[in-house]
Amino acid sequence: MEYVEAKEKFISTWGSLGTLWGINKAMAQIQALLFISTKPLSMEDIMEELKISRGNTSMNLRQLIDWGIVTKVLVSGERKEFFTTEKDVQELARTIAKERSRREIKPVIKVLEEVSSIKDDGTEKTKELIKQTKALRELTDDLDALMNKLVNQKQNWLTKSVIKLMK
Amino acid sequence: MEYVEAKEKFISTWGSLGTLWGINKAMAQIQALLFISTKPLSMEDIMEELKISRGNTSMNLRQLIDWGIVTKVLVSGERKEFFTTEKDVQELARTIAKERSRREIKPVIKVLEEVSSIKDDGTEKTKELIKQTKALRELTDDLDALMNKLVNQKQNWLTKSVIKLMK
DNA sequence: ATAAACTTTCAATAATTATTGAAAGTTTAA
DNA sequence: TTAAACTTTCAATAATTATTGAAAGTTTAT
Repeated sequence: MEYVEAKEKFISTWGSLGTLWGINKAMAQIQALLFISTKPLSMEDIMEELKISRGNTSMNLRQLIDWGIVTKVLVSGERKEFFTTEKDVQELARTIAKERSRREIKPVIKVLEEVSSIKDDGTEKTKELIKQTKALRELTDDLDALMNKLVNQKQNWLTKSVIKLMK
Repeated sequence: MEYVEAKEKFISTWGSLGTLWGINKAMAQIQALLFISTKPLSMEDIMEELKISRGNTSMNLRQLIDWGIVTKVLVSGERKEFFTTEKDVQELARTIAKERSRREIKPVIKVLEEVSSIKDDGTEKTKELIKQTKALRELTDDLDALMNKLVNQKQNWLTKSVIKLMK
């Protein structure tokens, strides 16, 4: 496999994987492109490489910046903006995990709390609703805590965690 | 909040959360409905409660069965099929984690392996592609291993894991 | 103040994904 | 074997989501 084929394969796989971490295809592809680029890219560069429109590029870049995954960089002598992504995979994973917790998991926990704390009217179905949503809330809470725990340990958090859990 | 409102809120929240664990809305809603039901439900019951068509119900139930989350149950004296879902949240989480690993994470690891093992032609961009996809492969591998580790400990895996990681 | 260089916005459109419903298929009972 | 009871399939359609492109907006240089 040659460079160009490998690059395209990586970008498209990472793009379709976007859903796994909750973002759209173009967003994931832009991030992938920046991730393997040796230098910051302009909007023009990105449009050309991925064959997507200016509007699409602009919107998705802004979202990536909003997620804290991409940053603008100033290239001296150049008027247009250039962009780069976090290059350290562990830092990247940390950022994504935190954002997903904030955007998706926390709101769900809130709903589960509301639902699980309705008045028990003594009927079987109400008891079941309360019991099951409470269990789900506890699980979600624990998973979220675990994820944040993992992700907040700086340096080699993954390796360390794996070792701890092996014992 | 009354029972009916709470139930609807739970089903719709869980439904829209479907994307987080990679399944569609109807599938997630059917699972949610079964999860808080005190007894197995028939296709008719599900169609009526969720106001979805027979075809949709049939297809999504099959998918849930395929995921190993829902099972058919025989109700004596009844000709039609009834369905129930895994009621234990920890077991449910275990099943989902395993399926996602198998369906999504493993195939991505494979692609990352292929891409990261292309021939190093000495150019900077090739070196960067290899380096970054290798790092991503290691991270993905580790996360997958960690997840499987967590999920394979029977009884109270989550609590135990949280405790271990706190140390 | 003007204009060139660049970015953002957003209504229109395209692409994708989910849903319907009716016909075909299957199982069971008599 | 027939027919009723039930489930599955799948082409058509609806709903949702992503993308375009051109007009409007912004910034910078002169």
